Amino acid sequence: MTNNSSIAKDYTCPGEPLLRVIAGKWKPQIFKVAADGPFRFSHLMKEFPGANKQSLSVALRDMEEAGILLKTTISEKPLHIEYQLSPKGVDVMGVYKYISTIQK
Amino acid sequence: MTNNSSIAKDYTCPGEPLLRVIAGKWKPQIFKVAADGPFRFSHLMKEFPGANKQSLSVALRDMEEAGILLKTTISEKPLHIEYQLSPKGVDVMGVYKYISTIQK
DNA sequence: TCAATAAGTCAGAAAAAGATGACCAACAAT
DNA sequence: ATTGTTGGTCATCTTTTTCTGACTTATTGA
Repeated sequence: MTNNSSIAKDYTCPGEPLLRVIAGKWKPQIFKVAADGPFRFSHLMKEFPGANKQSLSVALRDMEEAGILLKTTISEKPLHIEYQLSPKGVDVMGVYKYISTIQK
Repeated sequence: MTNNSSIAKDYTCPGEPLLRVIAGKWKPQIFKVAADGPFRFSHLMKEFPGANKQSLSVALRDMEEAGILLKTTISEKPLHIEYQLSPKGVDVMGVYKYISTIQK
């Protein structure tokens, strides 16, 4: 007997929260920008005319909270804020690369 | 000059559609069931009491349309329908494995 | 004939995600 | 003092996703 009523099988997926973050709208695009190096909020606005501030702002916060992006205030003039991939973000890049290799 | 106004950078992510399918609700859980072998609709209903028919039905259709799951009508009695991972589905399993290795 | 099982669909409601336009605070330049 | 830039937030609306409960169709067993 492989089933016991007191032992339930675990169907949780440890990667699911991160997966949902990186699959959200504008996330892969932002990721691609980040892969080229540090960038600013205003740069995203220029690159993605179809996106609105709110959505980009929320996307950046999600990614920062997931530990994928690092946010830094640059004290040089003009004072500005820079986002860049964290080491974890570099790992996540592998997910995009991997999934892109799967045939249609 | 690295920028030319007539050449826009491409920020599309080829894996995005598939990524959105496998990140959807109940998808990782269904995937985990599928990884154990062929299964039926009614089995999912028993395993996931928190899910509703509609959501599971839509999830199965999405995954079938994405080429991740194969649907087969089994002519044995009682007549029933079986879902199982396709070869592409096995590839997708690598995405879940990969993302699960990334530290919090 | 009546009830049960298997695998759903359908209309509608609720919740979550995304979009819009107005607004704001810090700082710099005129 | 006013204007421009950078990097947002806020309230509100729309769209998409998910959930709920009732209903359906085919087959089978009593």
